Amino acid sequence: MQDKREQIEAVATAAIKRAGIGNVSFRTLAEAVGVKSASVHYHFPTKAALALAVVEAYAQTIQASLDRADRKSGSGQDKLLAFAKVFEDVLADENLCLCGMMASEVMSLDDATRSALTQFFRNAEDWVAGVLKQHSAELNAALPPADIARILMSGLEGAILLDRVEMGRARIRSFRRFIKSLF
Amino acid sequence: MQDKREQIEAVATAAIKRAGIGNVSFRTLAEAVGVKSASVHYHFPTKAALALAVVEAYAQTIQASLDRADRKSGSGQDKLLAFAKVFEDVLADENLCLCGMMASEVMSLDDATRSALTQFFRNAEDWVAGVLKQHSAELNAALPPADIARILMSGLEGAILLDRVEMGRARIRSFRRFIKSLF
DNA sequence: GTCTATATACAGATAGAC
DNA sequence: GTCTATCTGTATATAGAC
Repeated sequence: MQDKREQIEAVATAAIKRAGIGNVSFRTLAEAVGVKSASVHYHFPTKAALALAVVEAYAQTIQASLDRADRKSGSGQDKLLAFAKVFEDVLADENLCLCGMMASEVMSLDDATRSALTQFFRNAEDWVAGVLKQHSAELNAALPPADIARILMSGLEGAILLDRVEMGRARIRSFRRFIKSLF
Repeated sequence: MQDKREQIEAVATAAIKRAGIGNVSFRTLAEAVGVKSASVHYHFPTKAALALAVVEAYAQTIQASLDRADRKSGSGQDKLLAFAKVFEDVLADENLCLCGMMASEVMSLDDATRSALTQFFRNAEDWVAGVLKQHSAELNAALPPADIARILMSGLEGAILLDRVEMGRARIRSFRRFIKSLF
């Protein structure tokens, strides 16, 4: 059995991916892990504290996935397809990327959480740009790595956002073909 | 002075673009137009009715913009840049596209509104694919029109979503360069 | 068409006992 | 660390007067 704090964090992460932090309450989290809402407040004093903790943990998880994909030493195309798969996978449960979801709620977030989101997207884009530079010999693209990185990161976020509405996969698949067309 | 119903619709549209329908209340709408919340309920019985009305009105507005861009008879590139500009413009006030925002809240929407969102995105993609086919002679792209259309529509939604977090324009600009690289 | 008043539910947060 | 109890604010929605 996990630490209670970690349990709350895990349940919160799942709920936010699905419905956003605005639709997650201390009460529902409490029920899900078998305590009362006051106990959730013991672990996360405010909603802002919860939001920040959840984003930081998620950022670490994704970064670890990307680092693993990088060390697997495939082609540049394989690595970018692995990047796409990281975000495609969240869609399997009708979820969004946690950071994409929270980006839509940014007006109700505090500065620390907003900064963590900014960093998350930049790190992911830096990872993509790094792969493109490392495999530039294989590349056959008209645009510089920084542009392709931004197109891929924001494009995949938009693709899962729109594909979820109709429970399809058309847009994420188009982005997979886009990646293949780069090489 | 507008019809009161139209006033409410306009205020609701602006508020939803910024914060989402989950953060818009009948009370705040009522205050903004100078009535009481019960009067808002007279025009829009439920929140679901309001959501649907707002999406349908927005879809009409955007469709009208695209039709105007189409009739202006420029190059294919000009038309796609006009398409990008439609979505870039909402970002000016730290807003999102109304349908992109509501896509993030789709789990709390009813079926009719969800269908209206699906239709909105498909119509926009059809418009882009139509432009690409019409100007295929100018085109220099590796991917078929349907893929490019989906990449552009979902990509622009993701670009404004992420750019708003850091109050920048980097991603939307990358998509503009992407459009130019297609011709 | 708009109002007052209200029903009902839920939110985040805290005090203080155990 | 968790509980009970509570404060305070807000939400959607409706009944019925004007």
